Amino acid sequence: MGTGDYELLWGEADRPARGRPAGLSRERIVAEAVAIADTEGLQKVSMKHLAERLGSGVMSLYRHVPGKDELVLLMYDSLMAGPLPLPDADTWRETLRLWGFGVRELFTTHPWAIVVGTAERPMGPGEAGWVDAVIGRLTAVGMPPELALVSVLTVDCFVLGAVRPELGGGGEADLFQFLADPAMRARFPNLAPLASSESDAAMGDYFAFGLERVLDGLEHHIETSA
Amino acid sequence: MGTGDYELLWGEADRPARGRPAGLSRERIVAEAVAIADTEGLQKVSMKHLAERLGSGVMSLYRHVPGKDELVLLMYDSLMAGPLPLPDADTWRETLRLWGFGVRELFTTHPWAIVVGTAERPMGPGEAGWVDAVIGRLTAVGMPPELALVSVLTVDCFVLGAVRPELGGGGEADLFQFLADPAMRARFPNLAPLASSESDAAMGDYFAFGLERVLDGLEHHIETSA
DNA sequence: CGATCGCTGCGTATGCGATACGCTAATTAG
DNA sequence: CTAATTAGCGTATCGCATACGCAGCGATCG
Repeated sequence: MGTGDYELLWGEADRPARGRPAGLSRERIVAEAVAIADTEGLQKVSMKHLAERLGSGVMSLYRHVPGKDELVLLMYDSLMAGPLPLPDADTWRETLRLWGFGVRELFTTHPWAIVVGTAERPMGPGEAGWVDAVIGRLTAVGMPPELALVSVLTVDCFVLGAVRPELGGGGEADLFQFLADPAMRARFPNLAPLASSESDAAMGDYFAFGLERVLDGLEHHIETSA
Repeated sequence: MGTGDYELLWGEADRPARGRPAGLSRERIVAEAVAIADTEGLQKVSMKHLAERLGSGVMSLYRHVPGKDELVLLMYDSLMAGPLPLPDADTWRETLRLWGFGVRELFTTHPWAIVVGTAERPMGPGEAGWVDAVIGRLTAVGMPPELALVSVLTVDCFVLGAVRPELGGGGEADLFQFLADPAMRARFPNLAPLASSESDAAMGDYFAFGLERVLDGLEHHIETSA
């Protein structure tokens, strides 16, 4: 997944006037690929499996997408082609909070997108639309555009980094399960006391905690620099 | 890369007293794989290419690592088997700041690790050692353990999310290059003014800015809850 | 109204990557 | 020296992405 052209993301496909009409479409292919990734994982998205789901031949897909790498980019951007997951709010802080939770929900629903989003990739129109819209909301409630951009980026960075560990199901408990071994508790003395169940309970709302800290930081910056 | 056993990460390999001595070793294999990933990208790490680099047969590798997925996990954890990239500091804030910059440098040097780190995976001994050490430093300067853990996680989340966009080389400029098209500036009116060169200069220190906001947020939390 | 063109659907072939199996080689314990 | 034990690795298999070329279908043109 290099930093190639991938102008396909931005290309407008105007329907050709001649020739046999298409049974497949880029939209159908991408939608089905997303469905597979959601239910079976990104690794199960193969051109073969995808073609079977669509009732078509494998090579037919290549009439509509250049290759698998590009397909994955299209899948990712298609997530952001939908409506903005952000209710109206009266303050920049509430806007960013809702944005953070909205983005978290998106990535929780589509865990495969975390890996894609973290890889080096070009920006597609869907994502650009969302960023544009969020910045519009923030400036509408009085935030300067430059600050709005870095604020959105900061929140996004936190959310993207924070969502992944939540997916294990059991919060941090699973990650630290090696601490069940006494030898390991001796080897990592600072981690050992944190493996208790009450610490685990504190972890429960870790996402909300971290997000509020980020928002606190932005608020502090606004107050001091004003 | 499921959430399998992968106990190989924690297994102690004691040298067998009998049999033919090993020419290869897990360490050499993992180190060479990291070298390939650093210079040619993670996608170029194939068992075949790796074996050629090591001057061995492909199947020989399987005597030392169970499979490629596990190899990637070992590669990732090997990054954290080295010395902690964290100088001593007198305050929790300076400790976390240095930690943030240290982690950023690590992922900048090994970009492939961002994708691995963001995927669902078990924690290895190297990573556990680092987290343990950082928490030790933070508690040493007076931070409560529970808060230290969530603080480290918050900083890590931000760093992991923030490093990726920096790797394009030209900061945000590359990501937003579609704004060169006037039609796109019209389509994304809130993004358009941010594509100017001066906004881009402001982006230059985005990482430092965002990190300070996160630290501000933690500081605010500590002051208000004390 | 039929020939032709432009496009889509897709079977086949190719090549690469991961890896199971089993043979061979190198040591050392007895 | 012989048996036990472990490393190195050639070969075969299987899944997957994808290049190539042919065949079918509608619309346009003579």
